[in-house]
Amino acid sequence: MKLITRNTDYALRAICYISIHQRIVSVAELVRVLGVPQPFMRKILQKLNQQKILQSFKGSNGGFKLKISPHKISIIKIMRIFQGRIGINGCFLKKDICPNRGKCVLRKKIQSIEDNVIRQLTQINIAALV
Amino acid sequence: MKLITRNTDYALRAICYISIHQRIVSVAELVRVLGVPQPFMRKILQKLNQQKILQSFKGSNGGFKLKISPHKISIIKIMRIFQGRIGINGCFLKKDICPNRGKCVLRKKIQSIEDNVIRQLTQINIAALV
DNA sequence: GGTTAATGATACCACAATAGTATCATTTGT
DNA sequence: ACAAATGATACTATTGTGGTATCATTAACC
Repeated sequence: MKLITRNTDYALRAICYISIHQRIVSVAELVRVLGVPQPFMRKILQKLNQQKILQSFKGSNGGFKLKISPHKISIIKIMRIFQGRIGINGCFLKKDICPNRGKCVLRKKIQSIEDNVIRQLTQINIAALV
Repeated sequence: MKLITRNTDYALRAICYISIHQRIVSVAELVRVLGVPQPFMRKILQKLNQQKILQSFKGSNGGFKLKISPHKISIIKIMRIFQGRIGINGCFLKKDICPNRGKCVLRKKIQSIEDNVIRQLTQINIAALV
């Protein structure tokens, strides 16, 4: 089990690199620096462009630069882009078995852990990492 | 993304039920009460038997009962049985790219969150749930 | 002692998420 | 015009999860 996937990990490191250099960075450069497969990196950056985390520039000398402040890019934001909703447990029992979610001790305990994790992942942003 | 899978969830609820009733409980009964597929439940209980969380009794009137105290059964223990090692991120970069793990800020931050989660999951045991 | 009700062991299948790859179209600097 | 870059899209491979199916073994009960 992993909370953070490769997608997210590569994305975070790419954003960090771009954030440090404060200029347009090409996929080729990121691939050289981070050592991840080129087509995969491209796909990741394209998604970050679509989600308006990065801004892309086509053509020769093209590449990507940050579109928003590194302070505004939290880890959870990137995780949600690549991993969808972050949750610990959706309560797998059928509704008629566990009719009252409010009384389920397991669910409550787990929910509080989840809240903690999300709060922490929300606090960490790119500016804090570079 | 989910931190807790169905496997683990069903296992926890089955253990809770057995813990409350303090007697030998058959798969058939658990299936009736929890409403999960019988062969799947069997597989889960067999694993808990192998891991010495439960003790099985074969033959007519057979079933499962707790083998260890509910205080000693933490959520993390069950998660590890069904989901393997619990980690947030194994650091996906190749070793030569990220030679000094000690200096990686991302890794450090994530590690501290992971430690938190594991600490909390370790504290919650079956006795606290029932 | 045979029947029946239970688990043990094991192999198999289905689906979804993750981790990529491949290809062609489009844009832009020189 | 050409080369170097991204955009869009479709495809493939691997793995983890969530099961199912089957036969063997054990033990209570009549």
